[in-house]
Amino acid sequence: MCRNPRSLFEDKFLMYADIRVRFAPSNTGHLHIGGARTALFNWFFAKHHAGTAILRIEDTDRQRSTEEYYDAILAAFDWLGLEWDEGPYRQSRRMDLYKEAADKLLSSGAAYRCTCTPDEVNAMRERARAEGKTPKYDGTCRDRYDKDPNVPFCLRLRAPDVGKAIVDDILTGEVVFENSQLDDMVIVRTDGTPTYNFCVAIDDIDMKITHVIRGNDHLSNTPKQLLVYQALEETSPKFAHISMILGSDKKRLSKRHGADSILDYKERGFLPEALINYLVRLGWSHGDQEIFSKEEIVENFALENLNKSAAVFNPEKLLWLNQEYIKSADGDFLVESLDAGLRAQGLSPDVLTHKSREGIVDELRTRSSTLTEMIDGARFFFENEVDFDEKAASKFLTSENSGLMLKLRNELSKIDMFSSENVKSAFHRVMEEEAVKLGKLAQPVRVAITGGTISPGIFETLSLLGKDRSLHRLDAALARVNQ
RNA sequence: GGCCCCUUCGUCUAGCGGUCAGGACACCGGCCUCUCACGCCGGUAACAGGGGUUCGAGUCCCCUAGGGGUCACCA
Repeated sequence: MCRNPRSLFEDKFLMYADIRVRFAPSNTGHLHIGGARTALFNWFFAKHHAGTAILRIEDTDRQRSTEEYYDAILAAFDWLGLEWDEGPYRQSRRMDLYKEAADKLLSSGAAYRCTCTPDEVNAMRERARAEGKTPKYDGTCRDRYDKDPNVPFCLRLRAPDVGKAIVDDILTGEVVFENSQLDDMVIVRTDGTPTYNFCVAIDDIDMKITHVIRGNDHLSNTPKQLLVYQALEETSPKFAHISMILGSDKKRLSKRHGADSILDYKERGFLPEALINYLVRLGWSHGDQEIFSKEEIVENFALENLNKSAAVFNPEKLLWLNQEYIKSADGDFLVESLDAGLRAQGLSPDVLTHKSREGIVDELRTRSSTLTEMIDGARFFFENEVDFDEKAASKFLTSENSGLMLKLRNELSKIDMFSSENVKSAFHRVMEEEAVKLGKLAQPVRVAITGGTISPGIFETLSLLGKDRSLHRLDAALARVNQ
């Protein structure tokens, strides 16, 4: 098919003009990995097209919705650094809108009052199932005009018995559903509250949503919502049903697979930029590029590049990405994180200068895949007494090594400027005198200074710890040997 | 079970009829080295299966299998 460039341009212009998308979680739980990814896709799609990103909280389930989760969801977005252009809207505050729409549908005849009890409806479904038919409401109340107004009723939307409902999905293409499979869905419950599939459609119409980007699990809901659009004579938005995230067992991601809440990742020392990068790359790609700044994602994001198949959540790769971000993170940010982490553990960052702490995070950034790891790795600098790893201590803090250590201690004590260069020179003087290799000297010293066998380079470590604290620790270790 | 969606290395993916099927994580070697990391170099590893269409198929069509989703007066 040959089209001229102009019409192509107009097409595209029409499609992407005044883009409005929404992310619509319910506040019945924390913002989790899957939800966050959906939110991200919506947000980046909007930003890429200079459109509007809307946050809407679906809190029509009065039983399960809580204010705590509402706050937690906002806090999660706050941490991620995602700002919404509109909202948060709350469905619980928009009841008049749904009522109005329901009345309209009732008076147009698209909806009807149903006085069947839930038990009766269940019985219908059982019967249909037993007969091998699609379990659904049988339409008993569709044409019952002699209703007793005192009998409680709910509102149902009349679904066509024949024909097809076609969902035109940006990712999947046309998905065809037989109308005969569709139920006369309840749009207003007996207690007068509107239902999910109804509110969603009404809100999307009211908010002039142009693109609905949501999880694949909503694909089968879509024909139901389409019915609401039809009944109201509204045009439907475009849909993009994105793949889901699976756990390593290929099952739906859940609490079993580790931290589920976004805020948990904050607690575990992840950087929001890394999480965003990882989540967006899960199902989306741009050539071979792995690391994207937010700006780069905005620039390159396109729904067309989304993968249709489900993706398995891979914690190792997230860890790797997080370390990449830590490696290139701003030094002041890392020092602040370190300080906060130390204080949380009852340690005082101020025993070392800000400059020293800068040096410490620089040494640790290539050794930490999370901020938590970085803080753990820095602990020994700030503790007053070295916490010895017994195995390391008994191997290296021996009388055999004490002579070497004492010699080094004395060399170190002569240094004025306790720079890593000068510390290195001291080491070399001892090594030459005693004719030993660096490894022979460095490991005992490392254990004496850090309590264990793992740390940044020994010269840097000593220099960063400072002369007084270093000599003190060496003395303490020597005392321990001589015990 | 009905309906719907999906299927390239273990994992995330590139690929948009002609590629030695590329990259990344993980893994395994090597180099660097005071430990641990970082870094650098190299390696193992995939088109679910079967039919078509085509000169030619990972790419298009059909079937099978497997995985997932959904079938509420929950969202």
